[in-house]
Amino acid sequence: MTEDLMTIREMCETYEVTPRTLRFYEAKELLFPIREGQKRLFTKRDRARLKLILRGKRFGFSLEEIRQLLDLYHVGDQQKTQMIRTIEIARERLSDMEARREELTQAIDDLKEQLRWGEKVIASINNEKTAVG
Amino acid sequence: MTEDLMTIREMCETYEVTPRTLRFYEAKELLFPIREGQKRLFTKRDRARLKLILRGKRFGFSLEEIRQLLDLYHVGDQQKTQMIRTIEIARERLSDMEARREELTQAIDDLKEQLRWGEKVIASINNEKTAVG
DNA sequence: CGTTTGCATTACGTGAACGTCATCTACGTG
DNA sequence: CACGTAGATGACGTTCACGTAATGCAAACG
Repeated sequence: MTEDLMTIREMCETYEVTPRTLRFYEAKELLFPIREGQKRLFTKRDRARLKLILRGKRFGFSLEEIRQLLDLYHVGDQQKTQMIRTIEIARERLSDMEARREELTQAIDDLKEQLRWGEKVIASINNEKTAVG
Repeated sequence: MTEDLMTIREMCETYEVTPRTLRFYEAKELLFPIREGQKRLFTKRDRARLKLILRGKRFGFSLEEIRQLLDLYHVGDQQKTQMIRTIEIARERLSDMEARREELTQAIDDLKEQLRWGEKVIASINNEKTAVG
């Protein structure tokens, strides 16, 4: 079962990131590739984490925030009290994200209205042709 | 109708930003406060724009992206072709945002599932008490 | 009338998130 | 065995989004 390991280059092509980025994420303890000699080999777990990192970034989370979120996904080996704390954090994050989605929905509705208005204006320009000119 | 003008300090308190931030946004042409002598006075329009800026930031848009979005909201005086182009951009943005909301929904569902799993683990720990110890 | 208060400008500093460049090593290949 | 290729390791550079003085001006206040 060593076939689910990927080199840094394969990772880069698959996820459209640079080697620098992957090394940077490792330095920041977001990824934990194993080493074969000097070379990094990225596991399935690293790939799952990277996907979440990239997703988090698209939502404007900082890498530090993302790191905390990531910890929610490998919680299995923690102590109970630690886990309870982790779950509390997860609940907060969940609230954040739901609030965020609300806001995003609002923004989308606003933009849609703007669009309808813009289209109306264009339509009227088309109809009046050289009205003002 | 000069009462809808706000000083920089009033703006800062209302929107919880620093003076530096507001001047920075002006320098980047995101806001256009009028001048009374040297002093900035922020209009209703500036406040509307600032709200959108802060919202955009919460979604991880760069200030430059936000500036483009903002242009969609004061489109009234543009030429027709400009407007059509602007509306095209708006449509793209709208698609972006809807895709983003989809993704956010997915992330929320994932996190909810994680939470349920975590709670289950804790419950089982509670039941088994000193099972492993 | 001196001083505080509020705002201005100018300019250098900073943390995050990488980019880039130089140098080094290990490995396969003709 | 020379050589290209892939990856590693510093270390310095860069962009974005402001923070943080330092300095100046102008109205307001005791």
